Amino acid sequence: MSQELTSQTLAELMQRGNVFSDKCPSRDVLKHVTSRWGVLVLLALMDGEQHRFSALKRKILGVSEKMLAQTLQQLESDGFVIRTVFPVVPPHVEYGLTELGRQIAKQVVGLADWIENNLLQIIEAQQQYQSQQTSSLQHWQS
Amino acid sequence: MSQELTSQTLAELMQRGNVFSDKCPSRDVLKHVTSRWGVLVLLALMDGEQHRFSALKRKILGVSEKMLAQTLQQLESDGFVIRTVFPVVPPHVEYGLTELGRQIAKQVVGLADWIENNLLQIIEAQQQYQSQQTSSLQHWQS
DNA sequence: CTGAATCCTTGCTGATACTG
DNA sequence: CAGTATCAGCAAGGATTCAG
Repeated sequence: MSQELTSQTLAELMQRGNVFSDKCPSRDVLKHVTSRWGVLVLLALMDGEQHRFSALKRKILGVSEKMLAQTLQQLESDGFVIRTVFPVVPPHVEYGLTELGRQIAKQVVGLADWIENNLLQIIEAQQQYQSQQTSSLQHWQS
Repeated sequence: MSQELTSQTLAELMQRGNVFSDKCPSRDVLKHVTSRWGVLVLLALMDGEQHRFSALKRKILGVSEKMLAQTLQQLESDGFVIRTVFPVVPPHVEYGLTELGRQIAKQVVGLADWIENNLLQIIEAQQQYQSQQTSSLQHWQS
């Protein structure tokens, strides 16, 4: 019963402009992939290899086990990450990107790369903004 | 004194792999443009027109004045949004995208569009994930 | 009209401890 | 090894009020 959607429901979901509505499922997905750790997990998995939980924890500096598990679950539930369990003791679990995951990872990387490539201009703009703010503080000497 | 950066400082900032560090300025910018309202503001300004504060508030459903002002300030400080003040009464302020803003908006739109275009597959994956979760809850009937 | 300032609620986050 | 559960701290977010 979870294998079909009415075309009516889909039509509503696929509408453009829905992003301006908070109920749009796109916003949840966007939230997941652009979250603090979501971006880093996608980047860490971009090499196409399988990664163990502890390996990801070591690679992504500063992430707690809780947030790593949570982030991986979100990305898995969206179909971006595949989780493979080896029924051995001690437990062995590997994570990798699905085809869908590789595609969205490219988009995220594209955004991140653009920012890194244009960071100079951004920083200049930030400094101009700062100097303008301070220069407009001419309230001293009334 | 805010017009120059040493090439050494820049070299550090431009390093790839810095995204895995929390101190990377890129993460702040990424945070701004992918924030809950940042995406919507960029999308709302993508038409190239100038928009008044109240017009944006109407267009972006659910945003509070506080968050709209805050988001616009962040995007302006990053050099993505230009703020034009008309010294009249009552006050008249218009917002638009800079060239830098148009470029990053394209990246963000690319990400958002990809999600919308692939939403069907994502939703299917979510449903499969859900059904797998519930089917593994075979703890009843011990 | 366009915000700034304040208070208050919510949710995210991380450290700790515990399970299989 | 690979998580889950719980709790406490903090920052984001929202409603309201006030100012230019």
